[in-house]
Amino acid sequence: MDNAAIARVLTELADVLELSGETVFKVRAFRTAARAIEGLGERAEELLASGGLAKVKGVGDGVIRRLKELRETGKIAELEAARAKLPPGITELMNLPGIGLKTAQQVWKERGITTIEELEAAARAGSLRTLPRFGDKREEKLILAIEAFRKRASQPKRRPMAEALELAEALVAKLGVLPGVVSCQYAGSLRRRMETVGDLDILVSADAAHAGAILDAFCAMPEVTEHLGKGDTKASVVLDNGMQADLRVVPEASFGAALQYFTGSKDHNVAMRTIAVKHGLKVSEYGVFDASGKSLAGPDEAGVYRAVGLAWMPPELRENRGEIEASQDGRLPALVEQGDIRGDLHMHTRESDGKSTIEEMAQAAIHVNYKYIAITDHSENLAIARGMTPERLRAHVRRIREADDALDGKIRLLAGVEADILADGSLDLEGELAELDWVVGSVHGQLAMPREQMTKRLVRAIESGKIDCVGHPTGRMLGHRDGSELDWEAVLDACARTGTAVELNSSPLRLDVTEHAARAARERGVPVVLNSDAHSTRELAFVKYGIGIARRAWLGKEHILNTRSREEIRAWRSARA
DNA sequence: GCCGTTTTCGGCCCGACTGTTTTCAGTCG
Repeated sequence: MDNAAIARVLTELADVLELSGETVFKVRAFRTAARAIEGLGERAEELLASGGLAKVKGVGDGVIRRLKELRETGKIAELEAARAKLPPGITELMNLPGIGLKTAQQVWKERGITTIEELEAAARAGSLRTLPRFGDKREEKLILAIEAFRKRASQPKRRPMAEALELAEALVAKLGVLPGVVSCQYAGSLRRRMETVGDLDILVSADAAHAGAILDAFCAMPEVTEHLGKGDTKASVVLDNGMQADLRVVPEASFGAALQYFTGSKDHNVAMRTIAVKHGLKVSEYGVFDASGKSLAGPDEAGVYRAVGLAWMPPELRENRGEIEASQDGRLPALVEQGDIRGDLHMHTRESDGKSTIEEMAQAAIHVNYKYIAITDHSENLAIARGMTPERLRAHVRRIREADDALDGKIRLLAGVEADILADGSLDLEGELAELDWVVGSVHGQLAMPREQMTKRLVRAIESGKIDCVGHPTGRMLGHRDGSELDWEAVLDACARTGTAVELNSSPLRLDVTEHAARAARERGVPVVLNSDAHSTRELAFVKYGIGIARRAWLGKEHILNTRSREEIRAWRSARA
C-alpha cells in the first residue's frame, strides 16, 4: 500500500468514527495522522517495518497498532465494525459544501436520508425545512450545492501550480490598483508552491471604509462565474476555470499576521499557535496578543514569528515537517533561489520537437544571464518527436559547436542529447554518447511497467555510466497520468554509486522528480539538476516552477548541480569517469 | 488518539459567514 492509500484508510476511519459519535479529538488525531503520512517523503510501509514510523509527528502507538493490523490481516477490525453500523454512502454527504457532521447525522437520524440522491429528493420535495435549524433558504442552497458538487466532480479538483500562479498574479495586479488598497498578495498553498493548488487565497490590506468597495469589485471581475458568499471583510467566488478564490480584506496593522495565517499550512499554523499558547500568547489573523489583549505583532510576517520566539521561514517550508524545530534551534536551511541558477541542461530545438533554433535558445539564455546551456534534442527511438539518427546527431553536434564558437564566450553551449532509456534499460544511440558534453537519459515509452521491472530498467541505464542525469524520472503528467511505479531507494542508490544526477524537470505539468524524491536525493548526496525541458525560448522560464518544488524539498544551492560553474560541472563529470 | 522548555494527565487554533435564531450552532478554512 502506498502512502496515499494508507491515508485514505485513516481518513475513512476518522469519518466513520466521527459519525458514530466518537470524541472529536480522537477523530482529529486520525485525520492528522492521515495528513502526516500522505506528506511523508518515504514509504510509510517501510517505516512501519523499520520502526521509524513512531518518530513521525502525529503518528502514535494507536495508529501504528492499527497499521500493523492492516498489514497483517488486510483490514482494521475497528473500521469494519464501525462501518457495518452505518448506512453505506453516508460519509459522502459530508463532502457536500454546507453539510458537516451534525447535519449528516440529523438528516440520517430524523429523515432516514443516507445518500446524496435521497438528500436532493427531500430538499426538492421541501421536506427538510421543518427540521430544527433548517429553513427554506437552506433547502434552496442545498439543491444548488448538490448541482455544483456534481458539476465540479467531473473536473479535476486541484490545478497545476503554474495555472494557479498565472491566475493569482493577474488578480493581484487588478486588486492592487483599486482605491484604498495598501498591500495585496496571494497566500495559501500557492505561496507555499505546492505542485497543485485547490483554491486561491488573496489578501488585501485597506482601511475598513474601502473594504466594501474592494469586495464588490472583486465579485464583479469578469473571470468570476459564481458567488459563494460575501461579508464585511471576506468574499468567496468561483472563477471561470472552476477554481474557488477567497479574498480577505484586513487592516494594514494586521497584514503580516493575516499573510502568515492564510499561507498555512494548517498543520504549521496549529503547531505555531500551540507554541504561542504555551507562552501565554494568542495568535490570530489580526496579530499576536498577550494575555491583556495588547498587540505584540501584526503588520509584518517576520514580527509575528519573532513574537512567538521563532525566526521567519520561507513559505515553502511551512508544512510542519521539522521547520518549527529548525527555526527554534537556528538551523533553518538556506534555500536555493532563482538567481543561483547558472545554466539549463535540458532543452530542445527545431532539430527534434522544439520551436526555436540553437541560436535563439542561446540568445534567450544570455538574456536571463545563464553562463551555459546544454542542447539536448531527442534520440532516434522517439520518432514522434523527430528523434535524431546517429548521422543527424553528429551533424547537430557540429552545428552546436560552431554556434558555441560564434558566441565567443558570451555563453557556453554544451552539445548533448536526451537519449531514450529503452524498455530493457539499454540506451538509444548508445555508441554516440561518449562524444557528447552532456547526456540526459529519459524514459518515454512503456511507462506502465511493473515497479520492479521499471526499477531495473532505470538502474541498468544509470549503471551504464553513459548518462549524466536521469530526465523526468517518473514520467508523470499532472492531471493526465500518474508517474511510473519506482523503487526510489534503489534508483537513488544507483545514482549515488555511479555519480549520476537526477533531474527536477520544471515543465509545469511534470515537476518530476517530486519534492519527496528530491528530498530523498538530497539525503543520499545525489545532485539534483533543475531543468526547464524548454521546447521554445519562452519555456526557459519554467525553471521558476521547479525552484518552488526544490525549496519545498529543503534544497540549497549546494544540492543543485546547475548552480555550479561550467568548469565545476566538467570536473564533477570527469570525476565519475 | 497525540503530545510535553510549565505536563505522562489534561488539554487539544481561531475567527468569519450563514441561516437560523432573538443569542447562537454549524461549517469552513
